[in-house]
Amino acid sequence: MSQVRVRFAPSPTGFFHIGSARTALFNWLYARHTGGTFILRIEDTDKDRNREEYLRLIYNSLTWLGMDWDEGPNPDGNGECGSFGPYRQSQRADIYQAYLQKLREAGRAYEKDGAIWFKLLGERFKVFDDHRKKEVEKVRSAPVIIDDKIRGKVERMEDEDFVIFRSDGNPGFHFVNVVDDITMQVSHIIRGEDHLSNTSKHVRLYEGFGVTPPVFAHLPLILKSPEMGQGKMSKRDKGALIEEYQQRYFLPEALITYLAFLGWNPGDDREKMPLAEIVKLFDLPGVNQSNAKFDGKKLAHMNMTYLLAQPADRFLTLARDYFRRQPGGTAALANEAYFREIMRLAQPKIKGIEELGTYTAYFWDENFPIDAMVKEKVMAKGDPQARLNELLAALPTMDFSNDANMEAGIKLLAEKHSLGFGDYQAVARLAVSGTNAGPSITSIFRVLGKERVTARIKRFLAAG
RNA sequence: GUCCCCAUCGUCUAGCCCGGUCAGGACACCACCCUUUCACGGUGAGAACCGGGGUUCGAAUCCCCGUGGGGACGCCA
Repeated sequence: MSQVRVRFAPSPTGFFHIGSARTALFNWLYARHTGGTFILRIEDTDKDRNREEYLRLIYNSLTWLGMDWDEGPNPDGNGECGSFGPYRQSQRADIYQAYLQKLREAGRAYEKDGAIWFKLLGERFKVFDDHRKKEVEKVRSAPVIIDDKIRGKVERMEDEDFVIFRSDGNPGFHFVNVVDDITMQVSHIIRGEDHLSNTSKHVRLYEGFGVTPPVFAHLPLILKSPEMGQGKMSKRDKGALIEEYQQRYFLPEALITYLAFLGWNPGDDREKMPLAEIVKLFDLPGVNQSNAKFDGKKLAHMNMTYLLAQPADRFLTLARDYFRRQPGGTAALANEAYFREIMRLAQPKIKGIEELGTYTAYFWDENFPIDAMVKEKVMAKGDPQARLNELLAALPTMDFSNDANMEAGIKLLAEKHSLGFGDYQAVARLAVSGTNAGPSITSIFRVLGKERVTARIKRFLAAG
């Protein structure tokens, strides 16, 4: 059995976003790669900002993305599993008290302004802090040397005493983080680079407890794309929320792959591979050191390639789920055989499940809209009315039973009038679907059936 | 401002550790091909080693300094 124990420790104070998901993923990948344990710990010490719905969102998002945890609260929120709990910091008060006691006994804790502070060892000096606009006391000592698995050696020799218990009686982040990592026997701390400057404080705390710190690995951050502006990605940025992708019916494996390859690669040209392969190849030294800008277009492309590759059955399952939740979507699901037929036509064409509604609307609705721009374009060329009338006249004798016969029928008509297939295609498409994008016209005809095609063309002609 | 991290096409990146290749791939963009529309796909084009010093026969690769970007600087996590 492996010794590797990693944790993902979100706080339920806001929506679950892409940066958190990536941190979770890299921890999960490392656990699975090493055969170690992946722990989910809830850092809910900030009572004012914690919300139960955000907690559920964490469980849901991780589950949706396929990241299962070995220890932590159960995904349904009832109970927990693992023998190092509780896994919610709000339930670990007695543990924190015990560890506070250790610090007190070691003379490393003191009170000030109603809070309890951790006392650093070393030479104290005062300096004016331009950021806080006040004089602060710093402590200089032998440098903390962090041997970061991603960044190499990182040194720091100055820090300030910091709060470990707030004046409201609740323990602070640095303290609980370290105490939990000690008591849960976390072996590797894999987290965002925004925590790198906290790490020296954490190491001091480990030293204060007389415990050897775990291995650190600080991940590069996900930054805004150039269009979004500067800085690291925040929940407010477009495309930042995991929930959004779920709602837009992205394939979780596409998102996972995109995220995995943002900051990591197997060292060759591959940009996509099965998750099992990523698990096999993933390792900390392979993670990049530089921040990466988020590219929604590349993610969308990834999603499309996965969608294209789905077996028909899976696509059908996803599509059904999509229509079930669409307003008026039940109409699409009324006839199973018809639905399957249309999904088969749509799968190779669309870029995402979310396009399904508009892409197939005219199949379920006789009152489909006519795209004015397309109409203007199509009606300007040749004599489209004449083509439709010729089609109308030939329709009764055409064979709608399969694509080949359907196509042959239209071609025959075109030949008769010394015209091409294309002369009928565009206008027929406009008349029966109202647009210029879609499956082949022969498939549309066949699936719609003779009656509806006839009726739609007549109606289109009548409407002018 | 102080401390810390980082630096290859617009973007994600390979190459860097162990100096020697036309600096390779992908997304996006453009052109062409395929074609029954729209997509997919195919081919091609444009597009990068941040700057300056050093070390070396030779530097994207090693070292230093600039510059740029990012992060941290809360009784938030």
